[in-house]
Amino acid sequence: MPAQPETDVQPKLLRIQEVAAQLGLTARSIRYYEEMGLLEPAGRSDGDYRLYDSDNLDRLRFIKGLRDDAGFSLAEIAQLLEDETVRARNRTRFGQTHDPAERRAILQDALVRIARQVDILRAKTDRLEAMIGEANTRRVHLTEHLAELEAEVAGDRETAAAHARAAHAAAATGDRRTDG
Amino acid sequence: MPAQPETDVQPKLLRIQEVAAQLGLTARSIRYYEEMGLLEPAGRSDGDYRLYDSDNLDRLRFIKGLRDDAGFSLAEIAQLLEDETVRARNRTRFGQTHDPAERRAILQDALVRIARQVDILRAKTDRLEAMIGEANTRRVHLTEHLAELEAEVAGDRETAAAHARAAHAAAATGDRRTDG
DNA sequence: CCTAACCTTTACGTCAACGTGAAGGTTACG
DNA sequence: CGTAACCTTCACGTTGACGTAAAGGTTAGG
Repeated sequence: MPAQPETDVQPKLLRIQEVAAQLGLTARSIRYYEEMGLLEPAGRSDGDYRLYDSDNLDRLRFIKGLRDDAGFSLAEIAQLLEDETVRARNRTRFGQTHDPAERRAILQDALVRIARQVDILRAKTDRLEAMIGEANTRRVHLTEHLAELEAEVAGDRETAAAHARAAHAAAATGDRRTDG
Repeated sequence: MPAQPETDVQPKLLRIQEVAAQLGLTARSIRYYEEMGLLEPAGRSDGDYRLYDSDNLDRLRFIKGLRDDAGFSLAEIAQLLEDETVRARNRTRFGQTHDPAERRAILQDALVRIARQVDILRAKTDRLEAMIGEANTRRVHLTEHLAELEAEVAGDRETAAAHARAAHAAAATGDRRTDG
């Protein structure tokens, strides 16, 4: 065996600016998230520099996603991350035990937490989808009216019906989950 | 005909507190939205009290929905409402003209605006759905692992495979849009 | 060893989205 | 004709989520 002092691979730790640049955040934000208890850097350098590992990066990506994409507040994100934290801890515990019963318990706990996350996310999407549905309903009505109108302009009953059908079909095509 | 002085039905105007109570907002918020240009009360009383009509209520519901459900900023909401405003104006214009060409133009404009609204909303849901998808992917993996584990616990190879298949099937059932 | 570029903590500044009075006018009720 | 419960317009306070500057320590390169 070569001189490897354990399973100590040390998979590359980044300093705050590198992390910020890579993820499109500011160093300030990252420190702020730490202040708010959303994450802890994997370690510190001799000179007390914050050092981040890939788990930290995952977590930050998660935070940024929730903030930018979903418009969650940091408080809400903290809730979701609590589950995420336990999930990470469970991964460690899972790797350290070989007792099937304990492993089973860990996995089941993880499942519950993920389900909770999905519920929270789904609640938001559902309401958004409802709004989209309303908009689409209006769009369909408008499209129908427009079709009738163009038919009227054309002055021909036969052509009118054809136009109406075509327009209606087009509207239905561009639409997903029209109903709410 | 009875003595009705026009089509002047005056469909009930509410004062700010009644509106606030009905919609779950505060009077302050409603005034603030007005400050920010998100709405104008339908009228004022003799004593300069703000008076709100049902259109105002619709608008406020719209605002509250975007704020609470979607987490949009007032600035973003203003964007969406600009379209909503024009839509309301167009409804009026539409009722006042009988020129088919003008009517057609109004409807087409309305369609464009609704499409824009849907695009904005869809962008948010898409990203949320992506997150849900990730979570579901994790869930499926966990469920698989759990199945293997329970099979192991059972100690029987045959039973193990059966359990794994059953669990896998269950996971796939509860899942929509697993992939991202 | 020196210097530039990074990092640290501390602390005050800022902007959105309101909350919370203050000082006074209005409406409804008895 | 009170008076309590609403309303008005200022105007300042607050909270969340950072920005920004100060005063100093650290790290990497020449």
